[in-house]
Amino acid sequence: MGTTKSEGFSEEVNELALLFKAMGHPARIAIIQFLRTQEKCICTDLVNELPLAQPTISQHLKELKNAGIIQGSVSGTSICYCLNLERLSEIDSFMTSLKYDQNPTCC
Amino acid sequence: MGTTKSEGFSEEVNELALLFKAMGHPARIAIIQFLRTQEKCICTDLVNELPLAQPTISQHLKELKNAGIIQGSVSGTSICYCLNLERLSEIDSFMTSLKYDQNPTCC
DNA sequence: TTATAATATCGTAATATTGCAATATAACAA
DNA sequence: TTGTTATATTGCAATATTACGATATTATAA
Repeated sequence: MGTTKSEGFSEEVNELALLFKAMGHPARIAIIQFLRTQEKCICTDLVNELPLAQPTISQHLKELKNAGIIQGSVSGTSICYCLNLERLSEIDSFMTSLKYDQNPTCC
Repeated sequence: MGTTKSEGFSEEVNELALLFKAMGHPARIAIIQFLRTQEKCICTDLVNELPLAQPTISQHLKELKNAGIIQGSVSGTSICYCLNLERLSEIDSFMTSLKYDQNPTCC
């Protein structure tokens, strides 16, 4: 195996899992944090900022983009990335749903 | 490689990444959802609820426990699991921090 | 004690992820 | 055109994850 089983889970569950998974790496968390604090979101900066080689960072950016967490638009030779807060808010919704009801008094 | 590089990232970033990573699997999202809706958090139910074999579920429960997302206490032959909302709230804090400032107007 | 029920652990095969050097591509500058 | 700069892609090697059958373990029931 090694493959994640997705049949038998709801679409919603699978989507959420992909979203969380995409954030489950230090480089990707760092990229997200960086994109928040930067005025501009030009991105060679990341290569100087993170302890990883350029191809590795490019790979992580791609994963974040695939997950819909960031968006990039070409701007000359460089690419301008920024957060997709709408997509990120799906995490908020899920987290909120966990507190909806009273949690059982066990443990 | 295959190993995630954690040196060079802050403790906070590494911690967050582990937390998100622990949630990045459909079975684990489903477990979390299930624990919220159940009155009791007895857990053979999960074996009937999820499309996975018992050892696999046990493995996922272990990962959630290691990440501090759930807690389990022995109750006879069975084990009572429940969510650790305090730990989960660290995700909320991070998500909130992303909206702190105005995001750059690019893309 | 012996069985049963609930959960955990071991071992292993299949697959995925991570990181990077080398190389490609694409846009601009000289 | 030739460089140069910014980013992406390819092709690995190393390691991690996932899933599960088989087998422990542990607590209660008969």
